[in-house]
Amino acid sequence: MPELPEVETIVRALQPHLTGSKLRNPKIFKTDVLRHVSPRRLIEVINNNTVQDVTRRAKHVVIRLATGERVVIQPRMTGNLLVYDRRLTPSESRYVVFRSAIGDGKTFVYRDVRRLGTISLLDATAWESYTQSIGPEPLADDFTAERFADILTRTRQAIKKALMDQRLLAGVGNIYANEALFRAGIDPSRSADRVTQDAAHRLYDAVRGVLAAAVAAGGTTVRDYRNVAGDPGAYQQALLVYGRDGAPCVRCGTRLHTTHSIDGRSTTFCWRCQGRSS
DNA sequence: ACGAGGTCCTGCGAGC
DNA sequence: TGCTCGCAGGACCTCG
Repeated sequence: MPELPEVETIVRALQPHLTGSKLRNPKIFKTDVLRHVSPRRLIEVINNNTVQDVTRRAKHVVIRLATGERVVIQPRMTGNLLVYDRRLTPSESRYVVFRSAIGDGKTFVYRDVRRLGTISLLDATAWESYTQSIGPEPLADDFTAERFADILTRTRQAIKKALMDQRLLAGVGNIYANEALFRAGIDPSRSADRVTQDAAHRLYDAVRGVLAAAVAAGGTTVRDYRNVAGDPGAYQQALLVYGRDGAPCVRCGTRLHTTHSIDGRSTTFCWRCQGRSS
């Protein structure tokens, strides 16, 4: 899926197309992505409703409607949110999950090959309780190093797993967890609660730094991620460890190593730069 | 409380 | 060429 920078890129691009526009003739083609809402009810609420605003929370795209409900889309691995100003070709129409006209001849599309992504419809109360169950936004102005360090003390999980735990911290997935841990020089398997204050501070800077840089680059495209216009991001060129298994560490030249021992996800790191002293 | 592993899906590339 | 297998930006669940 897109992680925070990719969803942020999507949301920024969606805003001018969707904000204030009326959703007409919405259609759902795959119903297994819906959560807590029936196809009929979703269509009923969306149809002829106006988009009040589009925001990001963690890795979710949040489309707030004039009537107060929020359509919350979580693209996960292969979900794409796209806006077309023409008819879709047959190959573009493949894997389309949801589609709606948004005025000026434009079409808003949610396309998802693997359909691990989800669409839910939440009223104000349900949204409030959901957003409170997710950790803080790492790029928020009021997210301090002290708060980050405090989060790490709450779990004995491997630091990499903790970074990706959405209940603890919002928006970080596998790519940026790998990158941040390398930047900070921390062993990904180290217990979160045993990361030193010094290392926690470095990791705080690294997480914010890598996320901000990736947002500025329009996200990372390894394979499936596309922005609203259908174009890939640019941050993949700047990745220091993710996808570089066997290549030399940019810092010390040691061959990078990949393991799947942490939460079954690929973890690429430098034995030498991310040693036990962290 | 934690870690390990399966599940939801489909496509792709590697290896035989 | 054609197959089988493992893997993929995620998250939720059960089991031990």
